[in-house]
This record gives sequence, C-alpha cells and structure tokens, in this order.
Amino acid sequence: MTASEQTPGTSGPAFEDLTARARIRQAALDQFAEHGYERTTIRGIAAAAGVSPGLVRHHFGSKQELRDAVDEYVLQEIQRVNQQVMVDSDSGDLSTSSAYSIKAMQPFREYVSRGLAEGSTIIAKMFDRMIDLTEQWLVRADANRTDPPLEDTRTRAAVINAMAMGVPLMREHLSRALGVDTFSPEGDRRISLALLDIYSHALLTPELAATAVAWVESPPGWHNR
Amino acid sequence: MTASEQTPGTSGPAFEDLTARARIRQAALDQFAEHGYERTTIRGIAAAAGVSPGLVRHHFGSKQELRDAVDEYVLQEIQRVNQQVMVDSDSGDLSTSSAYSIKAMQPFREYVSRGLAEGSTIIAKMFDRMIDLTEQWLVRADANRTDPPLEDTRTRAAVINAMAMGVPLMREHLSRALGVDTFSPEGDRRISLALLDIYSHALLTPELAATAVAWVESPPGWHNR
DNA sequence: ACCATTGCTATACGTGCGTATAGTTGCCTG
DNA sequence: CAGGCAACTATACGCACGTATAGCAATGGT
Repeated sequence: MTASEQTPGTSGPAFEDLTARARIRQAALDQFAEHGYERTTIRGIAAAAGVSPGLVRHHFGSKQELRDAVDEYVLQEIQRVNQQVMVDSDSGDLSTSSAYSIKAMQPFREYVSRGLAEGSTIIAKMFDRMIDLTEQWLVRADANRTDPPLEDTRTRAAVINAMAMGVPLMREHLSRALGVDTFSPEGDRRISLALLDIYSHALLTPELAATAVAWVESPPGWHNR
Repeated sequence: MTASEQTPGTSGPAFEDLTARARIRQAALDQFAEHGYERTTIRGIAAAAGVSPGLVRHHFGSKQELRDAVDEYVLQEIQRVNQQVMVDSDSGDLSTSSAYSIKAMQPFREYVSRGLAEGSTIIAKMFDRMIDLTEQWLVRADANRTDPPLEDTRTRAAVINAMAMGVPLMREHLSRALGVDTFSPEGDRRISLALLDIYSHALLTPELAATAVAWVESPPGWHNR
C-alpha cells in the first residue's frame, strides 16, 4: 500500500535511491499531473514518497510553495534536456528545434497540460515562450504565401499553440476515440501522423474560407435576410 | 454582497424572475464554468442564487447530482438552440451546420470546456458527437485529395476536434497573448479570422511533412547516427 | 376546516484538509 | 565529548466543506 511509482520515460536514479526531498518533489509531480492540484493532498504526496506529511511542509513550506518548486523544476529540466539535445544535434534550424522542444517536454507533457489548464503562473510563461517560437517559425512559412494573412503573426501563432495544446489536454477523450492511450507509443505515433496529415493539408478551400470570412465580418443580425 | 450575475449572451427572463430552482441551476452553471467543479462550493452557489445552502440539496440532492442536472440542461439547451437555428436556416448543408453547432454552444463554451477538461461523463458524449460531425465533414474534404491520408478518418477527426477545443481551453493564455479577452466580441472575431486563415492554409510543406513522417516512422534510437 | 405536500431556512454533524508545533533521531563540527 | 543543526515524525488545531435533520410557512385539494 506504500505506493511508489516510477515516472515512465524518466531515466536516472531509482526512486528509492533519491533523497526524501527529491522523492517528495517527484511524487508531487506525478500526483499533480494525474489528479490536478486541487485533488492532490499533501498526505497523498507524503504517502507516495514514503515520508510523513510533516516532512513535506518541512522541505517546501506549503502546498503552494511545493507547486512552485515543482513548476520551477519542470521548467529547468525541460530547458536542460532542450539544450542537451540541441548540442547533440548539429544545426540551429528552427523547425527542427521546435521539434526538439516538444521532445524535451515529453515526460512532462501531462504535468504541463494540467498547469496550463489550471492556471499555473510559471507554466504560463512556457506557453508564451512557445508562442515566440511559433511566431518565428510562422514568418518563415509566410514567405511562401501570396495572399495577405487574415490576422497578424502573433495572433495566429497564439492560436496555433492553443490548438496544439488541445491534443494533450483532450487525452482522455482522444484515447477513447482512438481506442489507445494517446500517451502510449502507438497512440503517440498515430497522433503524430494525424497531426502531420492535418498540418500539411488545408482544411478549408479558399472559397469556403472566403464565405466564412464574409460571415464573420458581416454586421450582427445581418442574417435572417 | 448578494451576487447575482446574468450570464452574458443568454436572453430570457431576468435572473430575479426565475424560480429558485432555475436560479440555483444558473448559478451553478456560472460557478462551475468560472471556477471549475472542485473549487465551487454549494454555499457559494446558494449565495449567488440568493437562497440557503439547504435548498440546493433539497432540489438537487447532492453536489454531483447538481452537476449532472446542469450537464443535462446544457446538453438539451444546446440541442434546442441547434434545432431552432437549423429550422430558421434553409439548407441541411453539413459544413454550415457544424458552424451552427458551434454557434449554439457559444454561451456554454466555457462550461463545456471545463467539463471536457475535468472529465464530465455527459459532456464527454458531446465531444464524441462532435467527432462524428467532423468525420462526416472530413470524408467530403478528402474527396478533393489525391494523396492517401496518413491516418484513418476517425483519428484525424478526433485530433481536429481536440485541437479545436484547445482554443476555448487556453482562453486565459490566448487572452494574454492577444491583449483582449477571447470571449469578447473583438477577441472572438480575431480568433475566428486567425482560425480561418490557419484552416485555409497548410502549415507544413509536403517536403517538410515527408521528412517528419520519416522521423516518426523511424525505429527508436535511429537518430544520433 | 383539515392536512398533506412543497419550498425553504437554520443548525448541526462528521470528515478531510492545510497548517502548526513539539519532540526525536542522527550526524557533523570544534 | 559536547553542542548544535538538519532531517524527520507524531500529534493536534482550526477551518471549510458536503451532508443530514428538524422545523416553519404557504399552498392547494378534499
């Protein structure tokens, strides 16, 4: 009954070999990711880490401070893996670098999704940084366009990012639709392929889009003859 | 201090003119949408509805049953408005009908988003129904394609829907990036235009997509020379 | 006139939570 | 060996929550 679950995909020292502080942080990360901040209890974290609830407070002060510490840890860890993988690869190409960026936060995607949905201040900064990356990528992609974009680069970048976050956020429902957990290797592969297919094809024809734009721009109540 | 907020965009009788039961349901809808299910308290709902906490239990039994009742109400209301707007319009065209569907759930999008993110059984069915609609729409769109899709229709439909849900789910962060509340008329307009621009243009060139597909399909550890 | 039903309030119960505090162990330093 | 400090536990406090119960007022049918 003394639960101690290893985070899948995270290599490193065995859970039992970590210091109590690290075990608490890891247990908090797992529970926040799985149940969300509200539903997670300090007692539950302590049990999962194999320590007393008092020790959690001793090391981190309060539940909120523990969350902040986990946020900070995740942020640094992603950045660290990111730089590592960037150094390992040769180029500084942006399109592949964003692919790396996604790869880096893979083990934390569940946690990050929760943080974005539940409104974590620190994780929010990550979202803004992702918008920056997408924006830089967009200006390159726009070079191949002839027609003027309907909205400015940043807005489109923000929307693209929001849509991208929908996939991990809708994990439960996507998994139901696919019949596989989207975080499993097979689910991940199918999602990736679907995303690539979608990203490489326009969903709307120019005519349909034009009609829709007219619809959006039309004054309210314009319809009904 | 007796808060009684009218849901914006919802026409109908004034809040004070509703029966206590309806006021409770409406207050619960507002609070669930704004704060989520966990953070919302029966006492808070009662205060917002201008009744005693006991009456909430009297009418709805328990907090969970209240949620179910609100879910059911939202579901029926969306369906009702949907049919209404479908009858008002002439055609049974699918592409515009899905636009109507979106229009119908406009006043409830915040609530529905929360329900999807927090795992409401009843709202989950709505997601599945949206996948069905998207799937039907996709088979039409696929008729204009020459290359074979990378994934089956249902998977792509599910992913498209998940991405679409990202926009309301990331409301907070999108609003921060845009400088306007995305649920305001102006924010709504800008989001719509950005979405139309994105939907009507492929984000990846076929070459980039092919490279990425090779990357996905390659055996693990294939990289690093 | 009676009474059952319904809408509603007031008050209280039990529980699980975050937090606080006092105490225990063990190690490291001078 | 003494002393101090950090790691850790045990226990308890206070509070907010969901839930339960008892009672009151109004209404409507017979």
